Amino acid sequence: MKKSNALYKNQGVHVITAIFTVEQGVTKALLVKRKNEPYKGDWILTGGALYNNEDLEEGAKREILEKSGIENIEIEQFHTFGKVDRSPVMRMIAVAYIGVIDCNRVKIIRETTNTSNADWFPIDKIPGLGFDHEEILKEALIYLQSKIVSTDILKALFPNEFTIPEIQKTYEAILNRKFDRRNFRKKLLNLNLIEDTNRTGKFEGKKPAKLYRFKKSIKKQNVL
Amino acid sequence: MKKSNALYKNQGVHVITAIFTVEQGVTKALLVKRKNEPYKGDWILTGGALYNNEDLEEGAKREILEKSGIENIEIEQFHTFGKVDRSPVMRMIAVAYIGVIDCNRVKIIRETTNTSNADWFPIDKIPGLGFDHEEILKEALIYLQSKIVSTDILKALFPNEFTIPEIQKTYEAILNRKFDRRNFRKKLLNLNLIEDTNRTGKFEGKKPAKLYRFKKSIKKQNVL
DNA sequence: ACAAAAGTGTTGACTTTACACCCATGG
DNA sequence: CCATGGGTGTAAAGTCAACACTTTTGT
Repeated sequence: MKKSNALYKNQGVHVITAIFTVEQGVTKALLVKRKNEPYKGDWILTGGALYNNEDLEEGAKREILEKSGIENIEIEQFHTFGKVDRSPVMRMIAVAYIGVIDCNRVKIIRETTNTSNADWFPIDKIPGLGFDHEEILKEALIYLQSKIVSTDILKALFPNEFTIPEIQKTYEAILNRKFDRRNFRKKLLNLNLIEDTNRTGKFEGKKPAKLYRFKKSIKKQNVL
Repeated sequence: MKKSNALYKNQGVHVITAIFTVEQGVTKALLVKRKNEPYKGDWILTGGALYNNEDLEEGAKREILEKSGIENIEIEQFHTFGKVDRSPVMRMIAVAYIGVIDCNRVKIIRETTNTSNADWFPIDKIPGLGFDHEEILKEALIYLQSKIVSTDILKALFPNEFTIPEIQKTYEAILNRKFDRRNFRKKLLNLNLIEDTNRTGKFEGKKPAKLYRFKKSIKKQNVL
């Protein structure tokens, strides 16, 4: 491959992460406000240009830290976006990740070198976003929805013990669907993601609720 | 973003496709042999560097055509690989796709400008591959396995009518698992991917078998 | 008529869904 | 002592796995 060939010159890689949280039954995404052109003043997802000396996931985490101050977040790659004109500056490919974090356990840095603000937005109240980040966020949510039923990605929201009525609110918020209290319990337990702790705690009700936790290891099952 | 910053300079994008076929109950992948350094003489998946004036999928299809002569193939992106040292030449990100095609319906071009050979390899007899293509191929197969139960990706192998015993062989080859003839029929019909044509044809048996076809549109179902 | 492969049916064990009912606690 | 949410139970419908049986054809 010839580095000088104009067909290949000046390509770059964005690493972008859609970070979700759920608070009081509302699913929210983290957005930051751009300080510079292009899209100056627009809200976008956390992300930026990949460095040559870092792997993709590493770069995505560095960008999260730089733009929001969030550390120690687990992320998962879900799609790569690469329309020719997705960035007006030069040809940029965007490798996109999702992450979940408890917004009450982290302190967001509002202003950084490149951003003038940062905040959590309910996913049904997302403003117009810069670049192709609206499309990325939309796909990210679909991916998140598929992951909460087969992985322990919600462990970020419930790192320790939780009650089933409590986590049901989170499932309902993310899937945008209500479940029968009694059947949800059976469904969730059947997914084999969580286990009983033989302890009880309290959520909303008066009666103490059983406490569960995410299992250490989750075995996946056959597709057919 | 400063184009001159050494942290970003000389990045590029590969578009790589793992192309699968199934022949006589054997799942095979298409490999091409490299003519030039690096990895000269090694087998790799079809792919190459993305051009600045083409979208990702477009580039992947162009590379397939250039390296194998295959046209009109449907492909689907499944993961992006980006380890710092995955290419010895310069920093390259690889956006990877899968595709399925009937090897009997296409004529593979054996030699091109950049390749000295091309062939179908049974997936349990893959030689050592150049770059990180072994990892890519392994993940591609897992993705393919998940797709054949929820999409019409096998339509490429059965564009028209087919019998259930016939397609069962294909499922068994890809999933590397045997199914009870009678239960497989029910499972497959329950996936709502195919429909009866009210016509019959012949496969291996003496008795004529019912012919099915993939449905025009496939509706996806709730995750929980 | 018989072998071979295709198609249909049955049974028992689970799941799922839509509910009714009981339980523990705070006020 | 009762309202409130939490936990358990049940019956009908549906699915799933392991089978036996019948059908259609070529020889």
